[in-house]
Amino acid sequence: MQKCTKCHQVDGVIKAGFIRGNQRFFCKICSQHFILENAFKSDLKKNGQSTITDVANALGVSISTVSRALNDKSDINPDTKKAILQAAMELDYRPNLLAQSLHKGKTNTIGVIIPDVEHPFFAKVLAGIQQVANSSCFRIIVCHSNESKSAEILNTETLIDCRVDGLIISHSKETTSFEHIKKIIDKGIPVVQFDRIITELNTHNVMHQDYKGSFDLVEHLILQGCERIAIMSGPQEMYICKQRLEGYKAAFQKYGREINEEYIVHSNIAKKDCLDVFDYFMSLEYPPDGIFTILNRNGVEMMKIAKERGIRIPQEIAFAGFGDDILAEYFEPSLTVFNHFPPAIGQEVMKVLIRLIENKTHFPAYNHFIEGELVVRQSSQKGGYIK
Amino acid sequence: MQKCTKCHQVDGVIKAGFIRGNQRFFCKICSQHFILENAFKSDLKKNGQSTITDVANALGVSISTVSRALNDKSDINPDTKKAILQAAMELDYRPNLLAQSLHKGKTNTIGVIIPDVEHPFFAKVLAGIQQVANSSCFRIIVCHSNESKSAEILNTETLIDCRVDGLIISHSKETTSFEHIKKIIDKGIPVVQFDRIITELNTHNVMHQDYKGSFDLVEHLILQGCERIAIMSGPQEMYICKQRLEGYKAAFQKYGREINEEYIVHSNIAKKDCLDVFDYFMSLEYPPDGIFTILNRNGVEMMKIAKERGIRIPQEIAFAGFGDDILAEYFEPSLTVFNHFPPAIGQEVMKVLIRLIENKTHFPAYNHFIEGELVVRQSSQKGGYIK
DNA sequence: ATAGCTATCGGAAAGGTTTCCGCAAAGCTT
DNA sequence: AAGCTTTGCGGAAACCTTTCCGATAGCTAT
Repeated sequence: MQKCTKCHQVDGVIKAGFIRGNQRFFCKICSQHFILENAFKSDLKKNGQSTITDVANALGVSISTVSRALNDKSDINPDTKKAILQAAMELDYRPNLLAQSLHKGKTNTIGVIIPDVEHPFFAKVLAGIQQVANSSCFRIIVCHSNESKSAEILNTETLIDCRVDGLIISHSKETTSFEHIKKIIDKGIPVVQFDRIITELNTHNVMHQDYKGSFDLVEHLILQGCERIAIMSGPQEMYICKQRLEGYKAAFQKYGREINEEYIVHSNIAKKDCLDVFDYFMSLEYPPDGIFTILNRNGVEMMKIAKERGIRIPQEIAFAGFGDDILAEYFEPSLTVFNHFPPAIGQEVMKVLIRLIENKTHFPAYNHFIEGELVVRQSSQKGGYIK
Repeated sequence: MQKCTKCHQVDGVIKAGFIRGNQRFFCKICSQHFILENAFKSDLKKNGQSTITDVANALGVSISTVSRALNDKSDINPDTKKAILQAAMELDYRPNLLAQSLHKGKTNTIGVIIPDVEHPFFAKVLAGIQQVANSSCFRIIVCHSNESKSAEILNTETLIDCRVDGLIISHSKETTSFEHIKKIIDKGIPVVQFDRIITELNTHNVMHQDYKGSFDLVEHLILQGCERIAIMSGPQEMYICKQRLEGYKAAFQKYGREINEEYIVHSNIAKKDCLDVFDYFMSLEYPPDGIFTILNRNGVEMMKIAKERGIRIPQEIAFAGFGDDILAEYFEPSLTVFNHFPPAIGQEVMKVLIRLIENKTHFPAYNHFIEGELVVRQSSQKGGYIK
């Protein structure tokens, strides 16, 4: 039988059930329960990173003293402090941000959810966000929803679990509801939306001039002499699409033109949609002589199709698109666009969020607009008047 | 005077100095020190996120039981478990990843350092990394070095502080030394390099076929009939530049051509360098009739300059560039390139890293190559032989 | 009834920090 | 020398989890 671990007798020991797979014993003599020790207990701790405790042990001081030295607190002897700093350096001590964040209840990390990094617009916004974040000592965690609503929801959960101090989001094309964002707001986490926003949420939003940009572009096409201007818009529920369509209509109105619904198409603004939309436009009794695409790349794609068919740009059809891009600039003919300055959007988003995080007193939600500018290029210059 | 907090007498109490701004007292009767209580102690905890303790309190069970329920452990009554899960749902409980990671000593997070998100190559690699990371339940933190060595070093420190489980890096143009990476390796954190690697480090690297790709492109130009092929290369110390230059030379060798150093330029591969390099080429006694740029965008930029000067492409000068891109495809003339499949690189990088993290038994370092392919387009088709 | 078990749960430690509070010794003032 | 003050440091709690171990009540088979 087994020897008791306490009184070291054998006689009184009886089996006393199993516990988590281990035989359990009971010693009737000293009336204690025990199980067989697991002998080797994984002695392979010490994962290479030294801690505040290591520094304290190295000098024979307490961890509180080390902490005070490291954090530049008072109540410490200058000599002690110097010694601690020296030891920390030698041990290559680096603070454990996990422990710090856990203790402080804040992580200095903000989450960013974007639909697609490969999209140059989002890449540039991201660069703007990064820039401001760096100079304010915030880290960012970037998640991609890949234009999927379920992925977006998963992303929000991940970021909550990471205890980010704030969230920046531009929604996927699929996203029309907003409970997942509501949940974050309810937890008291500041949220800033940009570009693809959901207006029902009472958050701060950073926007480009969708309305004005579209207006300017369409006005430009009108002044260039286009008679029938078509628009390739995006999903109907998307706020930016609505705004851009409004801008389109407003320009028509200003010049006393009638709006013909035949020339308005709602698509999924994907590359592959362009061919269908273009074919549709060409199938009309009076095909357009000007096409405005809500997305610059759609404009380039359509121009490519038009070129292949021998259509002269801008003489037969003029083109204009929203948002600038190297492709818009280098393509031949180059595309007239409204540049909405993506990096400025990123910077502003981050600045607003930081203000929100630091002034816990949530100032009233507000739409921030970044001013853009019309960039006239070859695709639209019919020789008409340039404003 | 003050009443003692213990014996409630007044007589024996004397002042006993200040401590952190508060008056301190000493009671001679019960010989204890005390200070005046601060009365209101900030009751405003509860930052909105419920914890395992909240769930436990809601049901009157212990936190260990809640933990077992949440983590699908045995040793729990199914009814209890159901109740706990229900309560957790109602309280919108989400585990605190900080606490989990701190406890487990691993974060399931990996750090990625890239020089520039706006560069389409890196954006695509990033997308590949994300994809594999998502399906393996790893989070990623992306840092941008912005082509600066000091920023890169800062990034590595940040990521160490976050206790990432592994690191993926492509170095900045400035980075030629490697102590900062060595330090990470010494801490036992797995590192995988890609694209811009430092060969002195004994890490796993994921590469494209720099040598073969260059060879193929240059061979293609030779077969098309180019007599004087120039190369715009990058910083001399960069490994990929060396490799691409080697490929260029190897093609020359295969066809018995002599290498003329005049046609080899090392630049900083920035957009603004293209004009100078092109001017230099044109200033030669016998200007090149074929230009190979190590970076596809440099090729496009040069073609743009050439077009502006009325040079016919490819008749007078043929062009080829390394790496595919929407601009290379859409520009007119479209650019012949070697496509190195950036997303595949990202996927492979992440897969290798995960293997490294999970098999702690570090298998020997190894260079992983992603196969690319030659994409022949207008910029090089002089009518010669296409392999 | 009792020896031997099982099922279920609670307590506590550990992970790395920061910070509150207390203590001792030394210094200063009458 | 007694009373008061300052300096410098250590102990311990708290942040939120997970997990090891111990405990108890009730069950089964003799």
